[in-house]
Amino acid sequence: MENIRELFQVMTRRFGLLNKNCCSIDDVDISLVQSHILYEIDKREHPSMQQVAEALGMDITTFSRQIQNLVKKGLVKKTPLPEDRRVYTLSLTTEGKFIATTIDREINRYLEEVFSHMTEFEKETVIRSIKLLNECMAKSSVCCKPLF
Amino acid sequence: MENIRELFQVMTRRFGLLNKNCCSIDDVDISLVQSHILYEIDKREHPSMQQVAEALGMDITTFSRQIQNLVKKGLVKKTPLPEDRRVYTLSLTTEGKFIATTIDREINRYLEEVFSHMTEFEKETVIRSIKLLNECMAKSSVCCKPLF
DNA sequence: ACATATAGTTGTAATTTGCAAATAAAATAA
DNA sequence: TTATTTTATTTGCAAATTACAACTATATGT
Repeated sequence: MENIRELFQVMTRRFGLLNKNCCSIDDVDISLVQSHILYEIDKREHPSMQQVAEALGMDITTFSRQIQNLVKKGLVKKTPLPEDRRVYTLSLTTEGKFIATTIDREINRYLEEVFSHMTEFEKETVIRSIKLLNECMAKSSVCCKPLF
Repeated sequence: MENIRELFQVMTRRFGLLNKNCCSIDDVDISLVQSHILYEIDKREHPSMQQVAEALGMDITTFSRQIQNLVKKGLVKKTPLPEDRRVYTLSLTTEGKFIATTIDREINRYLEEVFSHMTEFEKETVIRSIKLLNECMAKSSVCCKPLF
């Protein structure tokens, strides 16, 4: 039996690199964390700071500062919630949405390239496998709580 | 069809977190990058600085300093290569080997926990899928060159 | 011997990180 | 209603991480 961790280590590192490489759009520089933040805000509808920070397993203070950067860059908008003015609601600006979409397209294009080396059946199998894996990781009690 | 990037994003993030959580052994604190470095040195036999830095897609200067830290912690040994004295050969000390092994066991234990939510057949399928995926990523021309 | 290339290190300055403490707005208790 | 506690977010600060440019030291080619 092959070393299972090895497989994960390699895959994870590769995808991390991929993400990193795909993060300079136009003349806007986006760090890896920032791209994760954009992705997460884009996916949810008007999440709070806490929610996103927790989803990413980030310290809230670090997150706060990253959001400040993204706001300064004009990619994220922070709107105070009327019902509870302690809470800020996050959303992407038009520019932010554009960046997020571009990154997404970039990564998906790469993934398609990778899948092009497989048969349609293999591709389906791999995708179903990862889906299953995610579900089982979510079930797990040991670790990785902060996600979903 | 589900969003493929989403699947990868979640999985990668989870595994990254897992790695991060598993990095405090005894009273030695190991950062995520450092654990990757230990892993890579352990896997290869007496690699050079360049080789490991490249495998991890790290800037060589950053890597150099990380190695200095690991040497200071007594986890890594740097041996000049007799044939070419510009080159340093990296290896783990006994302590370093112990730490690397402990992290490895920790992560494998978690992975086993995750797989315990699957049938044996599903497990086999998932592992084969990830293996295939890695192979196809390696074939790809677009991105992720620095690895293997 | 001289120029050039390679492996690794340091100077330095910017960025990122997270703990502790502060602010500010609910929610709850009295 | 006021006082107390809890919750969401922000700052102070000091340490760790990063990467570019410049440097040292060794090896290779002419």
